[in-house]
Amino acid sequence: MLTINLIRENPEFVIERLGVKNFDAAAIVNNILTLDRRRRELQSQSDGIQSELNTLSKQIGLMMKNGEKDAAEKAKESVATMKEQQKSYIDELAATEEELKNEIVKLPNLPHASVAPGKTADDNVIVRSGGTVPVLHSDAAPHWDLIKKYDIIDFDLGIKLTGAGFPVYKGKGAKLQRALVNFFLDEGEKAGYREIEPPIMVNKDSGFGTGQLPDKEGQMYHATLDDFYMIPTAEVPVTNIYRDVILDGSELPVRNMAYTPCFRREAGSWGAHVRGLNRLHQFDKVEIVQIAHPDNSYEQLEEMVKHVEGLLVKLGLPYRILRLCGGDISFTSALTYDFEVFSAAQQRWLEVSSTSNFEAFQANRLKCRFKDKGDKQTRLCHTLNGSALALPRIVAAILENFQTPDGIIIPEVLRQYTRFDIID
RNA sequence: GGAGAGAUGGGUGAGUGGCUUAAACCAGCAGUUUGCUAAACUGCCGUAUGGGUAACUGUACCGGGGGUUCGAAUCCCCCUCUCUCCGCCA
Repeated sequence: MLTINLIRENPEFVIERLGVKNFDAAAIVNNILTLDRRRRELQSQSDGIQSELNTLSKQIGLMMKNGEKDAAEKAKESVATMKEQQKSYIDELAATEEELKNEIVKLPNLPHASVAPGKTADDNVIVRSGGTVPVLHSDAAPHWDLIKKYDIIDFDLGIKLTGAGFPVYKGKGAKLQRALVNFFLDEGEKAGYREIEPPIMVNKDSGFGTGQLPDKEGQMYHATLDDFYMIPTAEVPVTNIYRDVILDGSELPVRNMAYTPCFRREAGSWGAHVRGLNRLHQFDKVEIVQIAHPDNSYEQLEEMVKHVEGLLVKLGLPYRILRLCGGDISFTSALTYDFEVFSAAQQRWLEVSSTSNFEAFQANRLKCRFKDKGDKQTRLCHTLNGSALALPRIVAAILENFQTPDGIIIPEVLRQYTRFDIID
């Protein structure tokens, strides 16, 4: 949610920047400005009456005490008239505020100056790439065949237990999964992130705080009996730690990370591009979250990008980093880097991380603020998050890229965690 | 799940309808004093929103939402959460 101050003070700038996201904001912005003027006018009028009422009430108290009954009764009558008038202001004020909020939430976040205009994923900018695509042997297979061959991940069993998209990891498959989680957490700790183990179900307030509710309700699993939602990402609980919190400026940036399972209903298409581990209802992920000072949040974003890139380098996977164009960047993000690894048997790039600066867009909803020493006013923090990393596609890439006729070779950095060096 | 007791500022905690402009203490910040520390003293010490260049000032907020009243932290109703005891339980 954009702040009303920004819209009020720089309406032209807001419209111009949203144009980069192919969003025509002119009509909405104009409507917002009108509603905002009306809202302030109404509040002034209502407050003015309230002020008079407060004074009058005190006077009535004194009159009663002094036994001036008639004067008190007369004053009560004028109170009634004033309250009636105030009610019409208050009713219109509430309606105006409601309408104003409904308009403001329609506006996406402003894209950062470095975001290129563009319509689709084809317009994303490749920032850099690294690693080398392996040359596979002649009967190399995609991961959905490999997992059967080595009996490490079982989709059919998942269907029996739950349904499609809930795989069962077995033996070395389960151990590889656990090794990756531990590797990511240990690397995160070295980079200064505090490990959090959050609830993986959240209440409605948390869903609203990070923006999953009300619009994306259908993407989350909902436990209706208790009105809890299964988290689609650890971003939800970990960022909501800072909902309604005022931090001291010296505490920033705050670096937290969490490993959690993630649950997504993904009511989307199914087909070849979502086969195997490419898209699931339940998957594991290590998420990094920062709460940053607005003055240096982009330095923090670069720090996060370097961290995620370091993980891919250490795993030895071929990767590329994309800066998303205006058309592909999410509603809430100001700047997003996507990380993709090349999965050699599928001959496809798979997204394994999306690392973003939301600036104050999310913080405004969360009411996550800070105060610098000496400042009177609180300011909104900037929030950032990124996957570091999402497991299934990393597993898919490891299986496909490191396959040999003798088995799948485990990356060097994982062997202290797996305690085996080949899946065969 | 049952019974009872509670929810007040960063913390402790007073406040049963107007004398509260939420006391007091602690913590914190600034200053005075001091060779330094400590102590003492003085002042400041919440959030949101409206008006104002600003100083300043109006309004709201005592878990959340309604209600009674000229006037509510205080009385009434609903909800949420916490604590104690009992039951159940990894």
